[in-house]
Amino acid sequence: MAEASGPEPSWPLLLPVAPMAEDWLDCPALGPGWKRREVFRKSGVTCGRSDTYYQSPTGDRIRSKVELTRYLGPACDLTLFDFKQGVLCYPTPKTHPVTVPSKKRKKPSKPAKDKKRQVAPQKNEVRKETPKNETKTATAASPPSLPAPGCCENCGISFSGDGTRRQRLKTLCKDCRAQRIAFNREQRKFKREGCGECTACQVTEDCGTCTTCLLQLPRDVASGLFCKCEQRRCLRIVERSRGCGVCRGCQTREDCGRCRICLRPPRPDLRRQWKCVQRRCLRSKHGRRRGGCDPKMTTRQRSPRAQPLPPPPPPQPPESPELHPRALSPSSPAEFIYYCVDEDELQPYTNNRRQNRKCGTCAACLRRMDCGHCDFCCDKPKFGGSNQKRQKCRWRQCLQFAMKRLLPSVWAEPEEGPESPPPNPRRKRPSSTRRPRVVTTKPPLVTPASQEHCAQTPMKQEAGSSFVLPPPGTDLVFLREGASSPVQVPGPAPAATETLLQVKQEKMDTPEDWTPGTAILTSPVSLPGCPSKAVDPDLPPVKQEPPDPEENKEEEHKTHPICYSAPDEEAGGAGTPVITEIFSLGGTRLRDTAVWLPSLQGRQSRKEAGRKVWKTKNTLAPTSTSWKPQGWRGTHAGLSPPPTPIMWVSCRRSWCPSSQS
DNA sequence: GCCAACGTTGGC
DNA sequence: GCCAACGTTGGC
Repeated sequence: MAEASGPEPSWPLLLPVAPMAEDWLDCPALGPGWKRREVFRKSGVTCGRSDTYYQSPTGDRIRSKVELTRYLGPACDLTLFDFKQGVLCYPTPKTHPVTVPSKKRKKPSKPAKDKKRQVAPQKNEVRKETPKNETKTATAASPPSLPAPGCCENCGISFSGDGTRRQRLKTLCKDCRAQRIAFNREQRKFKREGCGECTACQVTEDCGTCTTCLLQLPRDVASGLFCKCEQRRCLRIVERSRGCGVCRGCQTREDCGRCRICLRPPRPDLRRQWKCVQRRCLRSKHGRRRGGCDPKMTTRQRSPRAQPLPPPPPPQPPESPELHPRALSPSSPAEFIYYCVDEDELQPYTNNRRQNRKCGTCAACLRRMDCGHCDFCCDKPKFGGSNQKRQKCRWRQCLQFAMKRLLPSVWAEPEEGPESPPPNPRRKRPSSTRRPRVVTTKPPLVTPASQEHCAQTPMKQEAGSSFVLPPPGTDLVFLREGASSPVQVPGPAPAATETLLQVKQEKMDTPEDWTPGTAILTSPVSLPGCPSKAVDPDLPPVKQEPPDPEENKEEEHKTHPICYSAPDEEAGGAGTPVITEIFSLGGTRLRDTAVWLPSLQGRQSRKEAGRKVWKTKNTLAPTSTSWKPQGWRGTHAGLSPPPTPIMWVSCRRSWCPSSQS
């Protein structure tokens, strides 16, 4: 029998004579950390009866409802709490579960619509008095078992779910879910700000001896906790990555074979491997330790090698394989500029919140039909999907916006009026104003205009001899393809230059698989001051419809160059600006790049981080493996799922001569 | 840190 | 009121 917590103090003296017959089980109905166990009497006239005991998160033990009431205080209404079963009973639909004083329970906001949809059925079928035998089966006197269908994994009560289409990884009733969310939210706050009450939060000065202090990590990095003095990290932060080890989930040794995770096909290509639902920790926490931070963070902090800090410009570039350009870049000689964008730089686009992803003019925006093949389309109900991702068709996601995000310095030229994003993202540019599609297949040309532009707008700075800093005001890293390091940039500027945007489909780790080709991103995403190229008549016809991802995998490696374009119907003829060649560079590239970018490191709030994720994910990275290209290996550390049509943008252009001197 | 999931909201 | 999909967040 596994005891959930440490030595038993005086408590055993109060126990019935009969030995404990059951393990401690979580009792989420009372809140995180509460445990319950049921003991069957094995002798005497009451043999067969059971006694129920509870243990509070602090280890206090309660053996009766009266004790529990006393323990929780008068503010806590236990009338709905079934002490014997350890569940909340809802004789009427409007009642609320017991409130544990130490836990603030917030109801997640629900849209009115959802309430309308969900509350009604609950009134009839949910929160009714839980049948005792059913509850007993679910909560006690049985080995760890699956919750019955429609039963909350935590409290075991039956409920109707929160929607017919929703598939949640964890089957929780409304209250348990709210409780869980509130708990997680609270934990975030503790990590971010601390509780302000614990002894650690009262400490006002760094200890000077912990790893964080010794390494003098900047204080504005990451979540705030990350580089906070270990002695000042809120003690109310609980670990949860490894599980508590004692709950039913943690003690389950084998996959259930029945849950959603077990039933779905294995996804070894995914970096994130999902755990059987039945094996997940029900408490999501275990022993609190001094410092109280996430163990993963601790690990990183204690390992200088794993420091997340942006490395200073090294005299000798590190040879980290993950950051090594040879592992990331194509082999053909070219130069690539990787941009990462701060949110501020996108202000004109982000002001308009839900409309800020549409330029209204690019081929993608002009496309009216979903492709029906991409992962997002497949997710749509109209294509038979489950509406879980709820994202716009890959082929309809604004190209201009992606470019804007990736090439802010290029877009920021106010005098480039016609090429600037329209003030109203929804406004569609008349087709007559569109520039003709310009396509090329040849290496870039040197043009005075482009060089002039570069001279006017220095695009890079060199720090030392090998490190290139982003231009002022941008998060920009210059990489030279084939260089030995992402931060190693050759001195003399290459002769060839072009304001040529390449949207490349990456074959991670396999430079030989790259399809070095050409891509012209024409108006409206052409670079100011840099000429477009002439159309190459030899260019193969542009594909008009995204092929089936799977079918496309082979073909896209046979054909070259790869030319993606909106379908005829959408492209509006020759005038539609089109990205004619797309290489999908994994979002990893952006993340890896971010490692080199001090301005992207650490100082982002979660919200900002979320936006960055959006950049990498929603615009640049897939959320599905359905677009896994040939050559994708997925073993590269930090790899995101395989690419989709628009994954990354690199810009081939010359080094600014003015910055070379 | 990352991603899947989904709450929410703007547009129709 | 419905739908598309944006933006957030829970879970790993």
